[in-house]
Amino acid sequence: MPDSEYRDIRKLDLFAQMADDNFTSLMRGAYVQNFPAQIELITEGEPSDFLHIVISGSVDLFSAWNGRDTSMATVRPISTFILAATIKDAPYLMSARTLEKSRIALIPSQDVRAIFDADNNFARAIVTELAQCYRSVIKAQKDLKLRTSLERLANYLLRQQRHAGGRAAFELNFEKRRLASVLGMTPENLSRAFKGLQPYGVVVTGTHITIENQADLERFAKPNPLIDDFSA
Amino acid sequence: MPDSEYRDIRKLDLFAQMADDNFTSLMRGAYVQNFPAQIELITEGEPSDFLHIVISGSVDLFSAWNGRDTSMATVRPISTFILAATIKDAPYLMSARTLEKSRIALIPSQDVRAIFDADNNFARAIVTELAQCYRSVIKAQKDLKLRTSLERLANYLLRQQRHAGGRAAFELNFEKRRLASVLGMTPENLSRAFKGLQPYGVVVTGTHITIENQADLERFAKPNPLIDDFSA
DNA sequence: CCGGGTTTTTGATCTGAATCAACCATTCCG
DNA sequence: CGGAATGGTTGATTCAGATCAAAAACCCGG
Repeated sequence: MPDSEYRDIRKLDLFAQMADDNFTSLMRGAYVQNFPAQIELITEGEPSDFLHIVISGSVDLFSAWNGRDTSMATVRPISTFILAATIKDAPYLMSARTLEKSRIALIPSQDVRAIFDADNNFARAIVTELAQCYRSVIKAQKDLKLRTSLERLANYLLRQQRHAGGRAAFELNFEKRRLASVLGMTPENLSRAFKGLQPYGVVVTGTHITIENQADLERFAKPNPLIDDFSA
Repeated sequence: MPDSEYRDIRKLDLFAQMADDNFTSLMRGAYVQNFPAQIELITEGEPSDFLHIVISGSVDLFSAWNGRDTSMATVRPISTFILAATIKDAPYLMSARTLEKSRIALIPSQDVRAIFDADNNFARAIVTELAQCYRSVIKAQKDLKLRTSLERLANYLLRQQRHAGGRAAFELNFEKRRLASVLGMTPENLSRAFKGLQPYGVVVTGTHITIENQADLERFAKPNPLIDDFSA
């Protein structure tokens, strides 16, 4: 692993406060690999052998049942995924696949659990991380149960806009069909939903979005920090 | 607080392994109160002043937005709720109200955070608890995104049956209209959904359910441990 | 620049579920 | 005992969103 990556991982909240030699020993057992796009990294139901860290690229967490499937979340650099399964030594609840060419670090779960037992700062960091993850899912759940698909899209655009710097024009960083799955709708419906937001000043050109009337869109979307603020 | 309650709380996974004097000091700052039914204990958006423990009765966690509201979960004795908000010192994401006359212990959040910093066993227990909570919400999310309302009801009945001992006949422990909200549908629809399960041998009389053809219902419901197994 | 493959859009139709409205059952209380 | 709440069911209608089918736009590799 290049030194710069090593340092980037070290800087993650999860690892920042832990003892040097514990971090080193975690990393010693880690694999780093490049994967092409569309590779299934893990499959739901399997034992959680590795904690994964996305170093570059992006990863889709999804789940399937009875012939249907749905996108649960997208992981972007630099962050970890399936921490809860690793800690509980329980089967994965979601599958993961690369969306694009991605570089992934794999840390054996048993190493994570061992260091978790030994390093109190690491254990504390895990608490914070899990609390964060938990709250994010609750927000997603609220988004899903309390809003229509049009409202979900409107709020998604506002979030993405903020994330991209807050200017009126910005890029979607998803393929539309995956965005549809994330938002819990079909691609056809997403296409129509974009149309449905035109009256509120949303202009779509490919992956390029322009919000021509911020106030109008916000009046419709009614964004709420208890649902949309990912940091809090 | 009566001694028996004190010992019951102590036995919770969350507190079982922590040092005696830390537990004692947590409990010293705690209030225990009896609440009537339908009292709003906490309101989403407010700062998380207390970690709550349901000693008896039951509590509904729900959330509202733009005039709609939805039931997120039900907490039954003996367990805690809003641990994540307490730990992160962040606002509640959900409101809570008693469903029936309930006895609730309130532990000041700052005490919890202080002991969390001081007691490593407690910190570890919190990790396990949060990982469990996280996985539960992910399962709920999958249930919601991957299943129709009829399928959700069928699987709910199977879970409840198992929970009640596995016999063909058992009681719903919810009011139907709240069950509807939990399952993400309207009361009218729930009523019709029960009808819709008749062909699979489900007989409903008030809150009394009989599953006359277990195999048929399971064939339809396709229960899956990665969604329905609450313990794993 | 062409051709074959995606992804996206559009249109038509169908369906699950919400809504609206009325009705029934029960409980609870003066 | 009557009658007002409350919770539950039923029926009719509406609506959001899924599905099916096909056209259009896009993206590359050759």
